[in-house]
Amino acid sequence: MNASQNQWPLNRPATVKLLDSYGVQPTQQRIDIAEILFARPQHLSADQVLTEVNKGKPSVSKATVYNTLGLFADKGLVRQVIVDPSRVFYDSNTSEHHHIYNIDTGTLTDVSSEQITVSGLPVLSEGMVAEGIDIIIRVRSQNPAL
Amino acid sequence: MNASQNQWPLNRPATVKLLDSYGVQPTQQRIDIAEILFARPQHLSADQVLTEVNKGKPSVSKATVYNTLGLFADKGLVRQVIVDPSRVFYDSNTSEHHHIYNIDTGTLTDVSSEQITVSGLPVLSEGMVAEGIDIIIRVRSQNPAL
DNA sequence: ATTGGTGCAAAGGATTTGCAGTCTA
DNA sequence: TAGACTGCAAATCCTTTGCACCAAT
Repeated sequence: MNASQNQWPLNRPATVKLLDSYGVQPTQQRIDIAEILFARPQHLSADQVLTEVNKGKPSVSKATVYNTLGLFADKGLVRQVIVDPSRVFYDSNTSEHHHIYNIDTGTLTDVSSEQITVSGLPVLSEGMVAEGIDIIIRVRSQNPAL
Repeated sequence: MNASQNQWPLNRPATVKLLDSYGVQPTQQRIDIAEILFARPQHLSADQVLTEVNKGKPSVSKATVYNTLGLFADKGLVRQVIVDPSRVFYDSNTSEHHHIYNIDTGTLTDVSSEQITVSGLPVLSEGMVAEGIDIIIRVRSQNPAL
C-alpha cells in the first residue's frame, strides 16, 4: 500500500491502516502527524509539521516530531527531499517524481516522472545498487530589477 | 575562464589569475584554499578543506574557510552540491555534470552530462528562471548479507 | 584614513540524544 | 510487567556572526 494510492485527505481509519501496513505502531501522536502529512501531497519541514500539529492544542513535542518523521522516512511512508542545506523536507507523495525548487521562496513543486525521460544513465560499478534518482530543477523568481 | 579548462593541479600563478578573473582578491588564505580545491576535480566539505589547509602549519581559521567557500560559490568558482543534510560539498569542477552519491560512504562521483540526456523538462511558469538542473543518483554499497 | 580580510569566540538553527515518566500489548 | 513511546532539556554539529586587529589601497 501507498498513501498516494488513496484519495486524499486520508481519514483517520485509513491513516491508521496505512501506518499499520508499514509496520508503524499507530499512536496518537503518529496519527496526528500522519494526518497532516497525508492531508494532500506536499512537502513539509519538521518545523512546519511541528507548527501544524500543534495548531489549537499543543499535543506533540518537537522530539517526537523529529523521531516520527525519521521513522516514517525509514519505513518508506514519506520521502526526504534534500535541496536546502538548512533543512530537510518530507514529501508525502512517495510515488516516483521529481522536483522544482524555488531558491527564493524555498518552495518545492512536483514534476511527474512520466514527463521527464532520462537516458544514458551510467552503469554502476560492481556492488553498487541504485536507491533512486533525484532530479532537481533549481529556479528563482526572476527579479525584473536585476 | 574556468578552472576546469586548465591542467590540474593549478600552480600558484594560475591560481592567482583564476581568482582575479572571478573578481576575488587573491589573499594568502584564499590562495591556500584555492590550491587545495583546484588540485584536481573533487568534492570537499568545509571541514575537509579546513583540515587540508592546515596540514603542517595551521594558517587559516575555520571562519575564513567558511567565508571563503561561500565567496567562491557566490562568484562561481566552485559549485555547492547538496546531497547530504548534514553538510555541503564544494565541487571544484564547475563544468556541467551530475553526480552519483554513495549513501553509505558519503562519496560523490561525477557523471558527465554528455552521457545523460534529459528530455521532457517542464516549461517554467512565468517569471521563473532555471538556475540549473541537478541529477543525483543515490546508490548504496550492496550488502550481500541483506 | 578607509575599506577589505582574518581570527577568535560566541551565537544560531536544525536535529539528536539521555533519561525519567507513560502507555499499552 | 516488559517493551515501546513521549517529552523535556541538554547536547551536537555545521555554519554564521560580532567584533577587534591587521593589511592594502
